[in-house]
Amino acid sequence: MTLHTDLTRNQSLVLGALERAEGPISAYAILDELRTDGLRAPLQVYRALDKLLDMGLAHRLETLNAFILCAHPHEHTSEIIAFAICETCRQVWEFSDDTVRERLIAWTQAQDFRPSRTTMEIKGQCRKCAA
Amino acid sequence: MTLHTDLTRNQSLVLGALERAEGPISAYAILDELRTDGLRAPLQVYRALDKLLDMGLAHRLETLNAFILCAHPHEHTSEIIAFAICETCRQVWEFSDDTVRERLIAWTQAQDFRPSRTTMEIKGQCRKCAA
DNA sequence: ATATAAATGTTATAGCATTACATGGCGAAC
DNA sequence: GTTCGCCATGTAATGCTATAACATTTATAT
Ligand SMILES: [Zn+2]
Ligand SMILES: [Zn+2]
Ligand SMILES: [Zn+2]
Ligand SMILES: [Zn+2]
Repeated sequence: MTLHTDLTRNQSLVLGALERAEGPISAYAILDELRTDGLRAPLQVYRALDKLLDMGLAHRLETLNAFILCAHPHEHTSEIIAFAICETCRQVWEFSDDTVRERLIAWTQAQDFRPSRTTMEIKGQCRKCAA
Repeated sequence: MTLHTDLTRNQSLVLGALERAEGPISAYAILDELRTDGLRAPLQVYRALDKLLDMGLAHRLETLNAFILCAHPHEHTSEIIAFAICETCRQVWEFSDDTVRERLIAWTQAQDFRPSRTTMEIKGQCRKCAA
């Protein structure tokens, strides 16, 4: 895990945009946020995002084509993370479950499948929006 | 679940392309396959795919932006399906695990979250490609 | 200082998905 | 049998997401 202060200028800018977003945000939306800071091309955002993902500071939500600040200060590179995504208010909950992790690892080991990255995303409605 | 014979012409064409693919295939690749059959626009493919997904005959792989024929003849609209995707040979294994399903449902119920659709995709290397 | 790796800037392009609108087919209601 | 409503289709245009390719600059190590 890399410290906040290790970030380059572009990485800090993108991280700041993720923090302000308080929810999932697309790379292009991040770019629009940061045009006033001098960013001009999508690649500048995508490159910064790649590093932030590597550092575990942000996550990519595959079903939204969007990115979100990691909800946990701790490291979880070896964890299997799940996201619950409210389709109404777009709020996201990040969690992990050891039993789920064990079962998925059991399946992969039985098949001699070597996992590199796992995506788990539950779309639905949160308590507030379902009421 | 809808029967094979209920399919419209475009839906049958797209299903045929999925069957011939024997693996994940993008909507645009399907379109290219079906140009000789008269299809011309992406929307024709996407509309057919939407129906096939609804019927449970095909699945969308979010991490690949691709689609694949359902591996199981039975219905599993209420199941939570997982996919193991080999990043080398692109082969895909479709499976489900009751314990995983229970744990995810337990989490959502505890949060009063009402799930509508769950995505689980494990990227990695299959037995053959990891050897 | 020099070599090496990492990050950046810029343009262009590739790939994926939907909006909008017009048309056609087919069964139910009348 | 005609009218209506529904579903599928056809077509063009557009929007959104992501990467390739290449040149340049900046940081790091020896
Ligand atoms: Zn996290
Ligand atoms: Zn909500
Ligand atoms: Zn299936
Ligand atoms: Zn393989």
